[in-house]
Amino acid sequence: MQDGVDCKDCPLRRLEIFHAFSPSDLAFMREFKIGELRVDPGGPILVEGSRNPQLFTVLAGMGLRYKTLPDGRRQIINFVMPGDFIGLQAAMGGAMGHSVDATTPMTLCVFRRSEFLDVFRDNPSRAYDVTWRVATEEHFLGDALASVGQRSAIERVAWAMVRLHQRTAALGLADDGSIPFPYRQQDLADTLGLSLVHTNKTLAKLRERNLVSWVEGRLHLHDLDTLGRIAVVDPNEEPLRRPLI
Amino acid sequence: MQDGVDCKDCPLRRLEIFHAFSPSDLAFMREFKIGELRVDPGGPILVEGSRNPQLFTVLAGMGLRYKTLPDGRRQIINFVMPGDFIGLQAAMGGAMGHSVDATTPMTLCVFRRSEFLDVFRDNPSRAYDVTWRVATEEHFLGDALASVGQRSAIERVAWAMVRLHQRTAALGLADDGSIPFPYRQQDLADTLGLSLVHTNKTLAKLRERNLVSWVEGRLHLHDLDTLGRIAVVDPNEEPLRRPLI
DNA sequence: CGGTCTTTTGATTATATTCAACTTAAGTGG
DNA sequence: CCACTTAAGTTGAATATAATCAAAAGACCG
Repeated sequence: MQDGVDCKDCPLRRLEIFHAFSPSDLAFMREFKIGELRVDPGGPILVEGSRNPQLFTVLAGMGLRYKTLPDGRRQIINFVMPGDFIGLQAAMGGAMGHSVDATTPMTLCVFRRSEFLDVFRDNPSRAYDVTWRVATEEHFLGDALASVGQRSAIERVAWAMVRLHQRTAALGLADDGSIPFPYRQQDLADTLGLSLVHTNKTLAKLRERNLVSWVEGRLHLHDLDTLGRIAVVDPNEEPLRRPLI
Repeated sequence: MQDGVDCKDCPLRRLEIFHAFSPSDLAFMREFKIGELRVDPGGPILVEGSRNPQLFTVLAGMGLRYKTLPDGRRQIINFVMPGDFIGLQAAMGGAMGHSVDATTPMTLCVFRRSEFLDVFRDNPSRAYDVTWRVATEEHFLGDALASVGQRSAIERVAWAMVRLHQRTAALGLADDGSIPFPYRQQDLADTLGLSLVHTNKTLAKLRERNLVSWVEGRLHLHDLDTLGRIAVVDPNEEPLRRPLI
């Protein structure tokens, strides 16, 4: 470890959503982490097609993960939040399939990528965790695909809000139904496969029904049950506890 | 190994798209494989929500991987083909996030799932391969999401055909522009987030332009360049060689 | 043959996009 | 301090795209 937060003091470790670190996990992480990177809002973290094998975990801040079609259209794959692990594709020798940008100031833990392959040899349980995280991310993408493919505009917007609430609440970022949302309507539109105008009008409908309000970069969700019903999501699912990498 | 094809004779091994097996890989796979499963067309292989930790590789035949919304709408996540590795989520202790059904007679290699965790301890390079496969699948899902979210109906249909051609050609299943397509139009519709009727009319447009024909469960792609241009896909990408698991 | 499933087609309706204009809010530089 | 610019959100109107509805034609099977 060079600079930044010592893994033993990592604020993410305290969250229930993450598995407890064993002493050996902790020792490993301290060895694996080589520093921190700060990125300003709007700044790029990883770019699609690049083969720069950089591995990060988000320590603080939020961002966007997105793909761009050859003609410039953009599909947002996911919102990026603390605890997210990014850069795996490039670390495994491939080209990044998507870009990641910051939308708030972000702090990233930077890992020793040269030894990434060695993780599999030296620390099987960490390797298992990495695989688990990727499999879980794949699961989420399947869910997102089902949304964009099958849900109507209002269902999609409600779905995004319910999911965002689940994620931010697990990170302790939700205050009484209010969650951080440092994005533009265009970002939400590109997430859900809707036009900007239609996204705006759909948000207005939810606002008129007193289900959500959006002020100063935070979303206030006034009636999660109703949102969940609109979104056609199974209300019984709870966020999975997961390994922190 | 109990019955079925001995891994050393596995027909998939001969394909260029898959990495060569080292003798130790081969020994490992022979140990890891415990048998084969045959499934009839229409039969279920894995069901969403189940926690039955079964691990398979597709040896022959094709199928569908899909999610179902609580109200019954269906989103197809991907077409399943020989060499595909399925059941990982359940093998890692989670619930399946999707179902898998056969659409042709299928033969699956069944793996010793009880020892899946041990793979990470005993065979790091296989573990790495598993992770690589999942990361690649995630990459594909991002691509699919971008299609459903950003492309028009005709672009989506063309996109599906180009991708299908890439996949089947890599498996040696494409004959002179003709590829197996053991699905219904409803399946294509549920893949692309379109209604059945609109999918049918969009296919008719491509047929009228002499770009595709669809007879007896095979798609004939008469002009891949034009299809690629319609699909807005980067023509320079080639399928990645990948580990066989 | 009758029945079921799939594909096809036309007509109608709904949903979402595009276009265009206007409002705020937040810089920037004279 | 104030014009000027730029980015983001909002709104209405026109248009396009896709969904829905309905019916018929093939295909396949017992």
